[in-house]
Amino acid sequence: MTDRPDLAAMISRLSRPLIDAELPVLREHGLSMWAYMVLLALDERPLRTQAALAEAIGADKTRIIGFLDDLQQRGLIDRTPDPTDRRARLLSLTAEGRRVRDSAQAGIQRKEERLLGRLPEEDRRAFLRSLQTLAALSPEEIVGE
Amino acid sequence: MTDRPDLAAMISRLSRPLIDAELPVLREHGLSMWAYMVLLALDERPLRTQAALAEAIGADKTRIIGFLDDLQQRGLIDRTPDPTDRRARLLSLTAEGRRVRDSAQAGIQRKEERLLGRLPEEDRRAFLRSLQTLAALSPEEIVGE
DNA sequence: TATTGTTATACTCTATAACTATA
DNA sequence: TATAGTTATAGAGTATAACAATA
Repeated sequence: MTDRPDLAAMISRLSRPLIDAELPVLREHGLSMWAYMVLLALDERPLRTQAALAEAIGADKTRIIGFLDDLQQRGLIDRTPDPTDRRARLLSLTAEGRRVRDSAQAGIQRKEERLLGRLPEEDRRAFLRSLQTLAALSPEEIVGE
Repeated sequence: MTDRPDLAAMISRLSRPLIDAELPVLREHGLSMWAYMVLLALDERPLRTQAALAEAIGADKTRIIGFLDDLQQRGLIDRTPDPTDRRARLLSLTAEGRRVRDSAQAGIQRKEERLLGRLPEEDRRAFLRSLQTLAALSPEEIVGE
């Protein structure tokens, strides 16, 4: 095995400052980290239940309720009872929600690009490609078994 | 800008399962995550104060005290008052501490290698190289300014 | 008075469990 | 009875502030 720091150590070490850098950008858009993750998830596809949304962003279903309340009140998401099963809540992004999401994400990725600029172009492409491959795995696949 | 998920999102998404996968390995060695980080930091070089150690691993100085107590009691670290300034505590790894560290790290990296096996050899090398570059930066450098 | 380590307190985040409404 | 959502409670993890020893 090649001598290197632990993968988890390096990634955790990167994670904290990256999140710290995101927060002020999100705050400018009136978003918390969880609210932003909700917008990202709903932008990919509407969901039929809040539990599915929580699962999708790795949160507990009890933890996103307050954020959903707020996002709905501000008109960034739609959240209506499913007519065919009124226990469930149909969730989707509004046009305004998509606008806020796009604006926040642009600001975030601008900062990230500055960091990526430290890498040689080829490494940078392989790095992003690898990250996308690994981050697309399920938690079980990441862990190993 | 190329269309991609946020860097922070991908990295955070990887971080959690990687840490979850580490914990059972650490537990086999009787280590918590903070205790393990202490061993890693002291393996690189002994330190003269606990505050410096806390800083090195991104912890608050008040938070590592219990772990230092335990590691010292188990003979994994030396922790003696500095003769020239008895307020400070000289910190270093014992031989047994290094043994435990090596054993735990071997187990952790074995798991990580299985994950890295999902990447093409060239990407994998560029990925690790990039990670080492970025993780070596200070938090301020990671954030941008 | 300033600094190192420690202890005590408060606060935030998260997880668990109870409750309601629908089915 | 089972499920989706909600609310309430408890616990872990963290940060802040006060304290004791040494300089």
